[in-house]
Parts: sequence; structure tokens; C-alpha cells
Amino acid sequence: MPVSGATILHADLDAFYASVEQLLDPALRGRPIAVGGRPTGGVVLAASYEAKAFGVQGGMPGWRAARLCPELTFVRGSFREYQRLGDAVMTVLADVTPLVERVSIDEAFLDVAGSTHLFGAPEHIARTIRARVREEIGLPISVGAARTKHLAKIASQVAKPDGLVVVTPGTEREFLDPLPVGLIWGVGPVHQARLASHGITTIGQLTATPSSTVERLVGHAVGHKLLAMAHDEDTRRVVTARRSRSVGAQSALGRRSPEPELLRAVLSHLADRVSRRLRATGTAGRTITVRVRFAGMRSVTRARTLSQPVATTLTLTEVAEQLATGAIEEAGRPEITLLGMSVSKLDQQHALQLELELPPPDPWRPGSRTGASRRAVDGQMDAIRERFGTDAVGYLPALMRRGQTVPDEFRELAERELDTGPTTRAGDDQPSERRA
DNA sequence: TCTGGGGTCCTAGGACCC
DNA sequence: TCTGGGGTCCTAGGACCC
Repeated sequence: MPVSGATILHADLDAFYASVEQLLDPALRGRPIAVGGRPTGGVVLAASYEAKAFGVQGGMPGWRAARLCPELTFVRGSFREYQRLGDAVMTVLADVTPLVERVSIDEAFLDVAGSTHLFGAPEHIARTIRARVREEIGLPISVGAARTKHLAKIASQVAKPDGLVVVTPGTEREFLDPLPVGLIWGVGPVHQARLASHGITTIGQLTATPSSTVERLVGHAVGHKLLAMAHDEDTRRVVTARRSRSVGAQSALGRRSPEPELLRAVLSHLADRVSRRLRATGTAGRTITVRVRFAGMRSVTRARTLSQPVATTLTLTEVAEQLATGAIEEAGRPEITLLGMSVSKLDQQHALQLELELPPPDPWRPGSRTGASRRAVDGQMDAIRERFGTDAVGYLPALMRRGQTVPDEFRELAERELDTGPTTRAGDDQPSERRA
């Protein structure tokens, strides 16, 4: 039985966006580059390893990156290429096993327990993957192999850049103990600082700490999960399809006065994006959440749960507008820098049957319509886009466009598929006591 | 001269029901 | 005369991940 081998792989492309840019433009190879952002502002989405050597990181404001690395080259993202090449890598992975769990555009778990008789030991499979991605696609990819997802993920992080780390069963403790707690999935800067305040900086120290202490520091659930990970008790399996629990969209605006026209324009646009994705999968949701960020980075959320699932652009817009207006009034009408909305408590029934005659929040508004005519509007939009393309019609007036900081291609890239397929797991056809 | 956009999960308090 | 306990749902905020 190959069940005790290091049969879970985690494959993670190195500095993905930046590596693609260096692949596409040889003049950028070997140089510190940032994808996204500007020397004066914006946000760096990804940094090449040459840039990381200066301390430049993804998520960092552009002006700070430029200060850290004066010779940094800023490049605009080639988002369509990221999608294409990311998909190509996943195709290589799928040649090894059908049990591939894509976590993001550039990262996936594989369960190769059933593939060893065809392709050899996990370590050999990992080498093959790395060689093929390098030769056929031209990108560096790191791979970790271990008994569990958590350990495989840590191994791939340790392997970076462009490496392979196999955690041989039986050597887990000596591998984990000296590593920093920040490598544990779910330990971010805040928890790391709290643990450090009690002298806990390595995974080994964490395992030696009483659970009551850990839970006091980071909370009950997080503490429990964290200790399970530190003790190498990860039982998660590789899942090939997973349903989303929410669908959302947001947009940074720069500093803007919260005029009703602006709110209406932005929220219509966001509702259109969300509604389109809900419709595409026959989903609707009962809870609508709005986020408003004010100048100074303080942000608030307001939510409302309806008795019926909704999905139409108009209904989402109206509810979101009420929530946002309320939150802004409560705050004393300061300038706003971001608006976002999300729909949750999703219902998998076909959205067409829902939202039958939901009373409009404001029956006196001229734009109010019955459920049927709300759906008809969305259907017409879909038809036009089908024929003439996504940009042929939309809710994005010039009023809002001047705040746009990120190209639409990036938004599309960030959207996760709302997978409706059955959830498949590695090992479903095997005895369930395969793992403790 | 200040920070994107897509998500997940947890916590704590309150409302409400039995 | 003021008193129980459990369960569920909702809301708002926060930490975290890619």
C-alpha cells in the first residue's frame, strides 16, 4: 500500500506574474521588476526575485517599493497571459493525476497516491513536473511533497525559489520544529506577534506550549487549528471542486465625496459584475453585504439578509445603495475611498425561479420593477454581451472611471469560478480510516 | 502624500424561540 | 415576586490567504 508515502504534492509557481513578464520580455530577465503599481503610487502585485532581494513585496505601495529599490522597473500586467500560462501549467499537472486541487491561478495540490505505479515515486513525479513546466512553458515552479497538504505546502515554501523539498515520512518533526510559526497556514502578522510576545517563534516551541496558553493568545478555534497543524495532524484531503460561499466585487475610488450619484454609479457597476456571475451559474443569494472604506483606511460593513434569494442587478443595486447610504450617514458623511459588495447565503436553485415578486425596497422609485422585468433587463444585457462583447453595454459611467485603479483583466483574473460540479475528493473510494 | 481585488473562517453580542 | 438554558439566526468586525 503506498498510503504512507509523501504522496501529496504542492506545486507553486515562483513570483508568477513577474516570472511571466521576464519570460515574455528577455530584457527584463535578471532585473528587479514590479508588476503593477507606479513609482508614485498604486500597489505592487508581484515582485521578481531580484526585486525581493531589496525587500520589495507584493501588496506594497509603489512609492515604497521605488524607495527600497531605485532601479526597480515597473511593468504593466499582462493579465491575459497570466491566465493562459497558469492554465497551461495546470494541464501539465493534470497529466499526472486527476486529483488536482487548484488553489489559485499559480498554485495547486496534487494527490499522487494512485499515480505511483504509472509514474514512479512522488519525488520522481515532482521532478518531472518541474522539468516539464520549465521546458514546455518556460517558468520556474517549486514543489513540496509530504504526507499532508499542510506539510506539502510548507515544503514548497521552503523549496523556493525553483526547488523541490520532500518530507520523508518519519522525518516530519525534525523538518517542522526549527521552522518559524509564520509558515503555518493561518498564522499571519498579528498572530505571529502575539505568539512572539510569549517567546514562541518556532513550530517546535509552539508544540511545547500548553494548548490553553495558545488559545488564550490567538483565540479558541484558531489556537486549536494551529496546534493541530503544528503537531502534524492535518486531515484535509485534496478536493477537485468546491462551491463558493459568496460572490463579491469592490472598487477603490481615490478620495471622493459620497454623493448619491457616485454611489449609484459605482454600486450599479459592482452589482452588474456580481449579478452576471451569479446568473452564469444559476445562483442567487439572500445576504447582501456592503463595505465602505473611508479616508484614513477605516472601513465598515453593513449587511441585510432577505427572506428570498436575489440575483438581479437592480435589486442588488437598490439594497446596496440603502446599506451604503446608511453607513455613510452614520459616519458623518466623510470622504470615501472604496465601495464593495458581496452576496452570500447562496442558493443553488436556478435563479430564474427566484426573486418572483420581491417587494422593491423603495416602491416609489421610478426604477423599481417587478421581479420578472428585473430579470428581463439582465437577460437583455446578457444577450447584447453575447453578441458584441462584455464592454458593449454596462453601468460604468465616466463619473466612476476616473477612480479606476486596476484594469478589468485583473478583476477577471481574480474571480474564482463558482464551481457547481460535484465535490470529488482523493480517497473517496478508499477506506476512510486511511488517515487518522 | 497612504494601500488592489477576490475570497474564507472565527468571534461576540443580540434577537428570538421553545 | 425576576428567572433557566439551549439552539439558531443575524450583524459587524477582524485575521488571514492568494
